[in-house]
Parts: sequence; structure tokens; C-alpha cells
Amino acid sequence: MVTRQSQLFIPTLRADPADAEAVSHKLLVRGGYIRQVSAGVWTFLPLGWRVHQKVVQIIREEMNAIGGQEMLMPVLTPFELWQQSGRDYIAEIFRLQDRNGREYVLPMTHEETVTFHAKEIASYRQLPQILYHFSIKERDEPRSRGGLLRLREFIMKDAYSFDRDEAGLDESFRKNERAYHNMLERLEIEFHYVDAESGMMGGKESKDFLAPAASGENTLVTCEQCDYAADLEIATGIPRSPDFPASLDRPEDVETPGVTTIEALADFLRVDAAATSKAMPVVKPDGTLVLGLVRGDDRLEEAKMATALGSDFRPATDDEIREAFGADGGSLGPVGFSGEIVADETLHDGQFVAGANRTGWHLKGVQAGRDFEPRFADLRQPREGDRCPRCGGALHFQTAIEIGHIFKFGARYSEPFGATFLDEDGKEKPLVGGSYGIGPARVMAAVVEQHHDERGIVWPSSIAPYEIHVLALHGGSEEVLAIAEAVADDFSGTGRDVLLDDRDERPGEKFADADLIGAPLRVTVGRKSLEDDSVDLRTRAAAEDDRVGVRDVPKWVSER
RNA sequence: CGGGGCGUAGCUCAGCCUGGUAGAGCGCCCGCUUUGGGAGCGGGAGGUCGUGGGUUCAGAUCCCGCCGCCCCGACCA
Repeated sequence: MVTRQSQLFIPTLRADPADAEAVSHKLLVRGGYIRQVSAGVWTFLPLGWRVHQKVVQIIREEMNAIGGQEMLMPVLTPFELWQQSGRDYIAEIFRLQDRNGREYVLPMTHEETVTFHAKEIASYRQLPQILYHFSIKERDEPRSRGGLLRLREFIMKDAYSFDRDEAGLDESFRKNERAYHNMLERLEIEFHYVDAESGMMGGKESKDFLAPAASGENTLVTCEQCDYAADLEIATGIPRSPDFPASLDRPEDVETPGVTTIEALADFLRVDAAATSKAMPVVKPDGTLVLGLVRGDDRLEEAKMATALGSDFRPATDDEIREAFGADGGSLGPVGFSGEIVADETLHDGQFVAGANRTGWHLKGVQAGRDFEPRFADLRQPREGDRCPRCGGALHFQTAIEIGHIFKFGARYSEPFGATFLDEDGKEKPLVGGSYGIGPARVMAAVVEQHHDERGIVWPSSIAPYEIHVLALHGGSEEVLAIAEAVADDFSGTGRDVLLDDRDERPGEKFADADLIGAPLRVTVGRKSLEDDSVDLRTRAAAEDDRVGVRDVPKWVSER
């Protein structure tokens, strides 16, 4: 069936929408793929939904190929399930009540629900299992953004594996890992498979699939020499060594009036900023104040700090700082502080300048282990100029979109839910699980970010809404239109998705819309070439016409 | 939640500072001409100026509240 553009709802826009920033946001809106309903809430128009469905189908095929079983779990979920898992505190979950006051959540993930069902697995003979579904997720995002990049409502494929032990989980994990690699290759996404934070999901092995893109929200760290790759939040880098001044036998006071920043301090004392330390007082949820210490030229990575503390934290307020240190922020240091101190590894050796806990004063020659006793942890955020922790090569930083996340959650959910099975040895054991998510909408955004030019989208044929776009430049000629229809029919007879632009519009407009919509192949049927019994063919990527005899069109197309 | 910006026709915007009967371009409808990179001419439709209140003879314009959207930060599979 040839689809006639004259009858479709494809509202293309000549100008960029005023509120768009990201390329994928602009092009998907301009191309008539998506429209916004409210912040982070979008409609997929017919064209957008076709792409979404194609992405879904590829994901589905790869999940089925590893033995995944598709099902569908509800969006509306009793709040008790989330209380049972202990995730009821999460601020991002939407909550609501029915008319009788019964409480529900609109969840952003389905570990609770799937584990509720997994309670029916009674024997090791029924394991392993891989269950998945595509369903609508809701997240009360404090801040959605960028078209499809960060949504409050979206469809996600989430899969869950259940195994009898860690070894089994590992095998299931590898299967899903492989499925993800296969699907992303078919989607023609450039991606990196990296170590990641498991975040609020709670898990052990945690991996991200990051697609480099200008408007990504994650930062991907890669090595220019070896295959080291990690999300910035957990990446490690080796910084340059500081240029230390002469060592001192004991810390020495130095007056630093009005000096509150590291740059000013380094400048004032004429020392390398890397030979100073920076104090970050934070407060844990239980109210304990902990001092984080990093090198003066480094930034504290908050995800790492949270890992080191084993809990959330917030920056201490000015009042808390004054009470605990007797000094203002800007003059804080570890010497004399009685609470817990967590110091970055870079402070292990050498003597650093530190705040003196006396406003307007610093200490020179402060040495860990001699002048204060910290716990060491990796706290610093890597940055440009660092070397690779594996091979010493240069590290490269780029923004990226997190399109998939897979992680092991072990017995995190099966224990509170009592989802146990009887093992071969006659013992009752909790199911060992893993979770595997990917968002088709983010995939679409990532593909557009990676495949576009100044005129529009350049879809890979695997997910293009239509593979072939036939433009009829009939200009009132029934004859030209008839030939265009015949050409379109031929393609569609070979099982291709064909869009025929039979609209009564001028050529320029058809070309512009075709470029914007981005079908991989374009056939232009017009008087000009028909004089030689030919049509003009081009790939969207190359954007240059080949004049081909009407009879040779199928051959030309099959060669692309 | 903190900071910044914006809200006027379907879209992109001007008008607001300095109050006086709401505009442009594109799009849309009709007619004629035109037809290989967003055409030309003629005619036409379309707006509670986000919303509520206040000041004023008079408010898109000034003042106050609220709502919505975007960006940065916080936060975040």
C-alpha cells in the first residue's frame, strides 16, 4: 500500500519552534513527528509513532532472540507494593488516590510489580526467566527538557531476569547485554557501554549505554588509547602531580585576608593550585556533619561522595559551618576538625595548603596521617588533562544521552516480597534478579542527534517512518502523477514502506519537506527527467541526484 | 526548589519603555497565473493580547497576585 501524503497529518513547520534548543527537539517538531502537550508530556503524531513502533519492534525481536517473554503490567499500581520494597520515599513517583482513598502510584519502573508476579515461581526447575514489557512510565521530573530527551511520561521497555544464583544472574545479564548491543547496532546508534551508577534502583553491577550527542545530559569519559569508557559520575582519571613547595615539619599559619577562593589563594601564596586542598562540609540525612576534602584544583563528584558516605547528603549551611568550624566557608580545613573526614586519594601523599578554621587564615604544609586522620576514597571528578587509569592515555570528554541502563539487583526485591523458590538442595532461596531498561523515545532523539544535517533528519532505514519518498512533481499533469504512482506501487510491491508526495504543492516545498522528514531514499518524478524516460534518485545522506531510467529504478534501489 | 527569560493570529515575531479603537511575515480559504529547491497578483477568514485583580476618562502597554512554557543550577532509570 502506497501512502498518499495528501491525505496524511504531517504538520511540518518552516521555522524552528521558539522553545526548542536541542537539534532532535527542533527537527522532530518541525518534521511533524511530535507535539508537546505540556512540560515533558508529548504526543507522537502519525509519523513519530511509526518510528517509535519500528524502534519497539527491533527491541522486541532482540529480546525475543534471547528468550525474553513479552507481557504487559499495569501503570496503575497499588502503593503498598512500593511500601513493601521500601521505595515509597522516592520523590519522583506520581501518587494518587481513588474515590475510596486507596493509594496508588504511577511508577517509572516495574521491579515491584514483576517481583509480585515472580512469587509464583516455586521451583528451580522454572528458572531462569526473562520477562519484559513495553509500558508507559511516569516520573514526576522536577525538570523535564529537550523534547524527547527527558520526559515526564514515556514508554520504556523494561526487562527483568530471575535466576537461582549469582552465576545464573550473570548469564542472564550477559544475554541482555548482547541483546542491547545487537539492537543498538540495528538502530545505527553510536554508543558506548560503560560502568554506571545504579542510582535509586539499588543494584550491584550497573551499566549504561551512552550515545554521544551534543545535547546529552551525561558526560561520557573515554580513553583515546585503550577501550576505557565510563560515565563521568564514576569515571576515574589520573591528574597531573602537584608542584609542591618545600616540606615543613609542622603546619604553619599564614594570614590570608579576604582570600576565599582557590585561585585567589594560589595566587596570593604563589603556590600551585594543585598543592592546595578544598574542604566541602556536608550533612547526612541523620544530621551528621562530614568534611569532604579534595585537591584545590579538583571538583568533588557528588555521586562518589554519596557512595563514600553510604547515604545522601547536602551541603552544610553557613550557620552549620560556623558552628562546627568556628570559621567561615573559604577558610575551612581538616586540622582540628573533630568529625569524620573523607579525603580524596590525591591527598594521600604530599603537603597541602588548607584552611585554618580561622577566618582569614590558612595552614601551609598540612599532611594527611600526620596532621589529621582521614578516610580515603575516590571523590574527585575527572577532567580534561587527566590520564587514563588503565593505560595512561589521554582522557576524552563528551556529552551523551543515556539510552539504556542494565543492572543486577540480586535479592533486593525478592527478599522484601518473599519471592523465593525451592532449590535442588531442598532449600528455600530468594530469586536473584536483574533489570534491563531502554527508552524508545530517547533512542529516537539520540538517532536524530547523530543523524541529521542542516536541512533535516537523515534516518537509518531500519527505523525511518518510510524507506522511500516518491515526490510527484506533477504540476497539474495527470500523466506525471500516474507515473509517480506506478513507481511508488512498484516499490511497495517489494515490501518497502513508501510515501508518495502527491500533494498539490510546488516542487520547492516538496523538496524541503522531504529533506526535513528524512526518508533514506528519494525518487523525484517530474516532467524534466521523464523526457528521457528517467527519474531522479538520491539518498538522503548523499543528497545528490542520480538520473536513472525508469526501468532501472529497482536495481538502483536494491544496490543501496 | 533557587536564578534568568518568555507568554500578542495556526507558526515566527513587532507593538509595551513614553496608556488613546491590535500589527507584520509565513501559513490558511477563494479566483487567476505559475510549477525541478519554500512562486506572483487580486480578494478574504482568523486574536477574551496567559489569567485574576488594581490604578485610570481610557490598559496589550503601568502596579500586584496567580498560572503556563523555556534555559541554567539543584535533582535524576
